[in-house]
Amino acid sequence: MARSLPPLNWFRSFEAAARHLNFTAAAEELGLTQSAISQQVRSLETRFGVQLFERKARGLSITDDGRKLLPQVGAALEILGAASSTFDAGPTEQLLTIATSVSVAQWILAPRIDAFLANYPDLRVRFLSTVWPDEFKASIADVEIRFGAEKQVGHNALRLGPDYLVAISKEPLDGLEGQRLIETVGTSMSWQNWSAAHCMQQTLVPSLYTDSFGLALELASKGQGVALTSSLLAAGALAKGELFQIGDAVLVNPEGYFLAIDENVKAAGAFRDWLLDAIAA
Amino acid sequence: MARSLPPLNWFRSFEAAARHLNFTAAAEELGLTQSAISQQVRSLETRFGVQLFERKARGLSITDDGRKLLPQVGAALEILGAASSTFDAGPTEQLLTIATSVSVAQWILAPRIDAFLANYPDLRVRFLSTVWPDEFKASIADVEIRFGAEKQVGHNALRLGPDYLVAISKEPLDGLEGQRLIETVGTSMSWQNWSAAHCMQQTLVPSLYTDSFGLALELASKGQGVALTSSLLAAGALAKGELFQIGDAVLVNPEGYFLAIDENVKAAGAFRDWLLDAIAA
DNA sequence: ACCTAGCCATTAGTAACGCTAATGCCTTTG
DNA sequence: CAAAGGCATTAGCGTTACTAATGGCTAGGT
Repeated sequence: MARSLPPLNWFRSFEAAARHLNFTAAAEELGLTQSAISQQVRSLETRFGVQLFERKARGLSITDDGRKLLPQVGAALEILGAASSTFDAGPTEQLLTIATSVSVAQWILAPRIDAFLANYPDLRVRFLSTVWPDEFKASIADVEIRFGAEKQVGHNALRLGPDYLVAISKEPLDGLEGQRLIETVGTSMSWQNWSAAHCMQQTLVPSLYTDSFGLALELASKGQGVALTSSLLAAGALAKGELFQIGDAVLVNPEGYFLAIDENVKAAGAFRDWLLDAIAA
Repeated sequence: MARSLPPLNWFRSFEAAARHLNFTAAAEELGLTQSAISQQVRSLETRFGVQLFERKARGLSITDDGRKLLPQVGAALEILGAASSTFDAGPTEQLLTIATSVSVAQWILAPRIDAFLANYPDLRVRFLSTVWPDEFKASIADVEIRFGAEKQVGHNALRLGPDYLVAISKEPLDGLEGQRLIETVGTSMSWQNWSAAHCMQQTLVPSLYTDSFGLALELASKGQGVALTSSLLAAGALAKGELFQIGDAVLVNPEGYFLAIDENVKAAGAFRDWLLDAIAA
């Protein structure tokens, strides 16, 4: 972001032209003239030093470079469009909406949600799954369980815990020889920290990288290797003897799962109380 | 996108100000004056009709509305920044990056990936998880497995199959009485379609809504009810007798999982061939 | 209590931008 | 061959986006 970005209107014109493969139609959609579209796309091409379209007598064809750029531009425009309508009011419905990390959904809620529902036979629940914190989903949810580091999370959020980093595999093991190592990217700790905590001299190199502790744990539970992952997620399966911890040391886990609720929704408060009890058990 | 978006520079100034909580520092970073930042943020606030910052003597604090907007703006700026540097030469690394629906990661890849890795002992794999199609992740991946309907997916993508909609539960059941029904929102079919296909007269009302077939299947596998979900995802667990299909009829599944690869990456081609074989077995 | 520093908001002015209308060129279609 | 479609380019002008200057308010230090 050190250099300035092209104007947003250039991206919009590019995206519309790519959809229509026709500057004139794109102009009509955007309420501009063909000339404006032509100039904006030309400016973008000049800025990037690539040809985004081939011009033909009856419209355009998109180049490989244009095709490469399009999804990213489309995604950014959609996000900014959604961001720009964030402040429009929306109706609420009698339904508990839980925006939750997929890891928590899979490893904590899926095995346990019946106990909560048994107390509320008429309640319906909608899950919105997230891989990383998703403010849009959070903004429409009654309950949010987000993954992140404490400093990135609002002050109203309660960390689910205790939660440490542990090495987990499907079978009890005496060590790591011959095992694939599974590590979650985007988190502060790695297998090097685990190695140091166990006074090992060797450099541990992962074979499999995931972007969630939950998927790392899933890979371990399917016997693909040893996952460095969250003890909170693994607790249920560890208790049932379905998974095993390798090594005795645990690492402090800087990133974890944080619960926040809309205090105006009674069911959300009930869900929070239930979940905290369930985890403590 | 019917209405015009604010200028990109407004968003940039907002984002920089939110990071620094100080217009003067944001101005310095962006190479503008404090006055320009102040005016741009003011313009954005006027456009949205909300206060994004509280002004204090020694800088800013961000409002709840500002906090709500920031991640989306940050994400879009990051995407456009990455898009703008797409045409700078970048190093590629010897690593297979797979952008995949979390449902496929959990139910298809996690149980099987070892068979692929056994053939490529030096290959490392990075998973990028998606709930819905994510063009940014797709653009940086060597392999993409996305969820959607055929008309929304590029013509290069191959549907993984066969894939039908089936009712799945943890135990064999003679019917649905007393069971919670689990349905995936955002898909074309519902329990009404299943009811009709089984010549049932009653209206089936789900208790649990999920936003992925994978989470629906997970809930079923944990005994939370009967999930209407993808036979492709369930196939492995059905074959092992870990899950059971309820009723004999299957529904056509308009939405499924589509595989696309970067043909320039040899490992991606190998992965595709392997996966198609693995699913057919 | 007083003074200074920090940092915001506002104003006036101007260079640059972003667009339009008009025109020209090329290809395709009937 | 003529007309239609659709692109590129140019000149012109209204608007925007920025700067420099100034003012107001609060916090911190003496």
